[in-house]
Amino acid sequence: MPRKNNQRGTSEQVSDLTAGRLSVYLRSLNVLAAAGVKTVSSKALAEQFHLNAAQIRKDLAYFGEFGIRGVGYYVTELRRQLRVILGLDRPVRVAVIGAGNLGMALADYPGFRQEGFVVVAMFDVDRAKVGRRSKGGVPIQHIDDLVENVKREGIDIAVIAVPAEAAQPVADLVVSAGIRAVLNFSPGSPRVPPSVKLKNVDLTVSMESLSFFLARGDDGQE
Amino acid sequence: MPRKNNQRGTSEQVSDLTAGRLSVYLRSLNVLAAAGVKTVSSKALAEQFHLNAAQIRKDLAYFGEFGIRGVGYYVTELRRQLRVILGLDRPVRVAVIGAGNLGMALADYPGFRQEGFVVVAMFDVDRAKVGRRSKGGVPIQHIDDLVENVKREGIDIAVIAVPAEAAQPVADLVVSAGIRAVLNFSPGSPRVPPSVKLKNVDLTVSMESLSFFLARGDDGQE
DNA sequence: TTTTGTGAACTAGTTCACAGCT
DNA sequence: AGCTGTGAACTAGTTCACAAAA
Repeated sequence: MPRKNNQRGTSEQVSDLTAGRLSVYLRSLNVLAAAGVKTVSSKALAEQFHLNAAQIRKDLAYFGEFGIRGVGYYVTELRRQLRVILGLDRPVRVAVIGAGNLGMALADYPGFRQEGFVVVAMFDVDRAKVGRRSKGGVPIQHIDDLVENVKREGIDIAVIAVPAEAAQPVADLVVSAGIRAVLNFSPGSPRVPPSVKLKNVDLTVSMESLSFFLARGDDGQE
Repeated sequence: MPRKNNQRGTSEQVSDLTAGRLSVYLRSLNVLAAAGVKTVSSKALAEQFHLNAAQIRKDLAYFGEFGIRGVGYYVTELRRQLRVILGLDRPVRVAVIGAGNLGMALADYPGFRQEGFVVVAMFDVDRAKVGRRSKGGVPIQHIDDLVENVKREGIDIAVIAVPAEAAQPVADLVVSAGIRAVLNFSPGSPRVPPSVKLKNVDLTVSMESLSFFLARGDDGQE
């Protein structure tokens, strides 16, 4: 069973798009596994979930040869493999920075808990909030205690949900605490060193894109 | 002042990426305008906000000739133009479907109000919630009243924040109400007709992408 | 001189199409 | 026969580099 090796000494660059699709494939496989499906071909997977068969095969082939020619992929086996590839074979520990409406909602978001993410703590500047908990029970700590907490709790990912002007200092703080992956909901993109993976979710940009397409009268479909 | 005309009879296809960047440019111009800056070159804009100068020019040139050679762009004038292009020269009316934690947070999200979006109403299946309001005062209505309300209130954009299994029926309902732009926060992508513009914000995919990069030990930077 | 607007060159990402394995 | 894994072809998106305008 040949496992693909990197040609360059440095680790192979996998695009963000591919990473996102792996997550989509895993979700699709969860559905199939729950339905008791044993094997699935890239074509069947593509048709059922509106993906492209060749792309599924290419994305997966990047990490090894998981399929069987003439058969397809074993659903539970591929699912297990994808969970390892995505780092979901152990709990991923998350902190949410900013205990406002959005931060609270994110801390309790059921979709996170589902695939093995654990929101360990929230942080805020407002001392009146410190000691309280989200509805779901996530405790709020003071941002001054972030660095210490991150180390003690072994936080993997920081979710930033603070006002725009606080985003850069918070990002700096989070980076200084040794966090290497950040999901940012504040508008704009804070600067982080290249060793830190940053993903921005910009709600204003999303809404304005929609408004743009309405204004144009263009056809939709992402 | 030549205004670029479309070469094909059908309206020119502008990519989603371009649409998103226009929104980013507008935000940058807002900052410059607030700072009292009168003119800005694509190079200066690019350097200050970490964009690419040629791309800014290309994106803008798509809609007309807004710049002056040797000078750059007039900040307030370009800002005004961008607001028109993005359809922000009149209020954009928004409904949020799903009055859970996330829906409530989105309804009150200050970033929306800022650039001219007005969240008019929320909708939920839970009759216990109907008649109540978000902290910010957005009233919750029953989902059965959605179609009628959308027409009466002139809703432009629907934001879907419902559990995964409800996403498709809600999308169908919203489409049947005549809405042409949807921002979907539910996992997976509901099917909508090609005349409807759909944007998905998939929090699970975002988190799993980050987890993937952590698991790989790759370098980050989006 | 400065900076736009834009064709040309380049880079990234997707889809096709088929050899080869089961 | 069926389906994977993958090079080749294609499509989309970005950046370069420069002629033309102010």
